Amino acid sequence: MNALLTSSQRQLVRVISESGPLSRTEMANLLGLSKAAMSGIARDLIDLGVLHETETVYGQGRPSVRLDLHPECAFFVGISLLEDPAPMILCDLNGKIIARQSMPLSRDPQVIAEAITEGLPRLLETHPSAKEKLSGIGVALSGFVDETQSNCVQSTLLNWQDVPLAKIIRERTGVETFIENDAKAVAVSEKLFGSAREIQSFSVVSLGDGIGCAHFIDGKLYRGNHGGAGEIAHCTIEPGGSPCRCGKRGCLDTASSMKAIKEMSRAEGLECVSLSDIENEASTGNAAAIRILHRAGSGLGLAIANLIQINDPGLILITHVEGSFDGLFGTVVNQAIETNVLPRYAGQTPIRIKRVDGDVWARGAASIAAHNFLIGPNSN
Amino acid sequence: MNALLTSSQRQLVRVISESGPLSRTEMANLLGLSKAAMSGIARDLIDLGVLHETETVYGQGRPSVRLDLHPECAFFVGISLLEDPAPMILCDLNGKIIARQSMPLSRDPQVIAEAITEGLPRLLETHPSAKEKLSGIGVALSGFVDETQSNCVQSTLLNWQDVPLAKIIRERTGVETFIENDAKAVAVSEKLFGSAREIQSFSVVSLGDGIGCAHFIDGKLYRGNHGGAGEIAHCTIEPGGSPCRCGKRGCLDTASSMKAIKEMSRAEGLECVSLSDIENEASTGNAAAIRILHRAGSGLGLAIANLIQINDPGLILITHVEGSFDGLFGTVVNQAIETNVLPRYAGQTPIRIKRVDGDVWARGAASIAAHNFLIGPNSN
DNA sequence: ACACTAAGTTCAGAAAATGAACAAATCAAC
DNA sequence: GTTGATTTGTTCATTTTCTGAACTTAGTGT
Repeated sequence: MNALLTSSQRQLVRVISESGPLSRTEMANLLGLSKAAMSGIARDLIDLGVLHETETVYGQGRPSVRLDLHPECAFFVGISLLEDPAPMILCDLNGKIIARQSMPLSRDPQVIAEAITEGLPRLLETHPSAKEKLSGIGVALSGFVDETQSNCVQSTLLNWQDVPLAKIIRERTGVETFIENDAKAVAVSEKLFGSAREIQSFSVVSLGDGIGCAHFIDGKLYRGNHGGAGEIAHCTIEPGGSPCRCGKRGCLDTASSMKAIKEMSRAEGLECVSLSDIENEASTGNAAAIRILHRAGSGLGLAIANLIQINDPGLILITHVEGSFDGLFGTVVNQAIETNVLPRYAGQTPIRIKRVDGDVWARGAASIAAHNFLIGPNSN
Repeated sequence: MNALLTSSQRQLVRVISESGPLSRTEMANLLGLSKAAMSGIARDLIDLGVLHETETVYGQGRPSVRLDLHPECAFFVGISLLEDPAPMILCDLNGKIIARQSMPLSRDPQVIAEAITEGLPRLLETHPSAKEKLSGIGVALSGFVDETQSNCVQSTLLNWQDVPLAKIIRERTGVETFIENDAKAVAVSEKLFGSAREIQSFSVVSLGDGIGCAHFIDGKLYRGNHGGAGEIAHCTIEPGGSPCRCGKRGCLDTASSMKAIKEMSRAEGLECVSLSDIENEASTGNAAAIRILHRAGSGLGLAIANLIQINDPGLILITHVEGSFDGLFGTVVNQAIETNVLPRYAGQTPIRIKRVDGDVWARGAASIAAHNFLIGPNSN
């Protein structure tokens, strides 16, 4: 079905997905087409069930009718291979999660494909038209993925090397499948479903056990030459600092990831199991807790400041699963950003904090499928 | 003339400018067009004098004829406002410099426009058809330029704030004019004329009195949200280090720019006027010289390593005007890059060093004009 | 009720691309 | 040398896609 869309139709779909509902005339102007051409394209897409008319906007002259993507014109499945059991969700074109379940995690691609195939029917029966309108499966994993979003070039976590996971799943399930790095998937979901829809260039920093990062540049996910763009976790932030499992020293990961923060607290003898615990300790004046949060916060802030200096993004979106950014940690991060960007820049780059739930990765995965459906692999 | 090219014609011109001479069939495949369509487009461009046939390649079957851009189908003027007197060059579509002269530098845009208007005729009379085929003027300056490449948003060096320089020059001379930040202009000239032609994503680090940097991402110059992408000079590289004229501390600029290196040597009582002098001192065992080069080199290396981690470019091109990269400085830079990138990355990102002459900035400026001629502002 | 305004449609015609047949230029081989 | 295989590049009728201009539609303002 996707392949049936013409180049102009896809462009239109893309514009609406970025800007939200638009009138035909607005769309014509945005795409640089005539009203006549627009009329036909819109009619075809409405007939196909991709678009539908929404509100009518009254002004001077004939009122305009806004067109929007029909949320239920396509459904996507997203699977996160970052947790065990692996979450598996079904969502629509708006990123709304319709059903949720899980499957056992495995390191064997065949077993994964099998588990997905088994789980699919149960997921799809939650919505009457999901089965026939299932348009893709997306898989998020920790590791490097090639530019076709089909092969996992390398994953330490899964112990993979050149695994054509997407192809295996595609063949087993018969559904179009794409895989992507976890942080990049989150960035895509923020662009497609989230708070960065209308922003052309932005970076997402996802803070969890590890630290992930991905860039959208000029409206496109930038994957980097080896798929490694955004590997901010292994930027040297404390020259000569503690050794990192990657083999070098002073990586951001050793100072600012949740895992590092917890390890540092344990080493200091603090009985903390979450960021909130440490924040609490710090607020009561515990010197070790304060020191740890300071170190972690200023490290992350410096890394983000470097990112801003290097790429001048239109937005930094920090997503975090645990704790909050209202405490010492968040304050230090913000301070460190401010003191390390060119003073004239300071405050010029919006920093948005977003607490995300356990569905981030699965939703991110689904967004990869949705992105390929909406915009396609070759972004002409 | 530029505006007369259709979208397909421009795409074709772009592909040839990236890949060099190609046969019609190859071009058809690259653009995803039929041979029939290609035939017509090529004929039109040959008639327009933009393309011409070059070598014939023999294989099996009918030999193919390669088409290339006609170097003398368009001429460009490039002016660098980074030096006094300001160099002014005339070059063709290959970036070959045909004539060279200079004009007095001024901070008054009107005076600059006047000086250009005065200088133009002399520059153009050096080539019979330059005058009629002059297709644009490019100006390189130190500062921030808006996305239309028309207004200088801010320049400390020239003490400007929102100066519509391109418009002023355009109106005075009647020639299409674009301005650009110095480092970004160099990146464009490397993409268009230089050693990064076929590379889609790369970064140029230009080492001179200051340190500039610019990124090409997916075949396009990435300017950043405020035109500030690549402001690597003010990345914090030595947290809590020496104060920088920008207002913060420990900027790369304070440790690794030629200006900083020279200042440090002066402070250490070394009688050095150039990088080579300091390298010489270092090679005879002078501890201060060695210390300075180490500091500068490891700073630059760390910054580049961060850039690699963040953006994973396909190439880092370091351009330098002075000295050489064969000595201690270059060695330290390379070492610092290696030790600060993810070990699995090490050596994966090609680092190319290029010594450039005094024409870099003016040639870069001309390339901005050429880029707008070839690819156009709206890169559809 | 009347003009006025702007959205969206229709339709003939222009522009751009395609597919299939064909002409052209070479190599390979007998 | 002539013949066949092979691949480039052209031609042309046809299809697809877009445009411009006229027109219809659905409101607002007076």
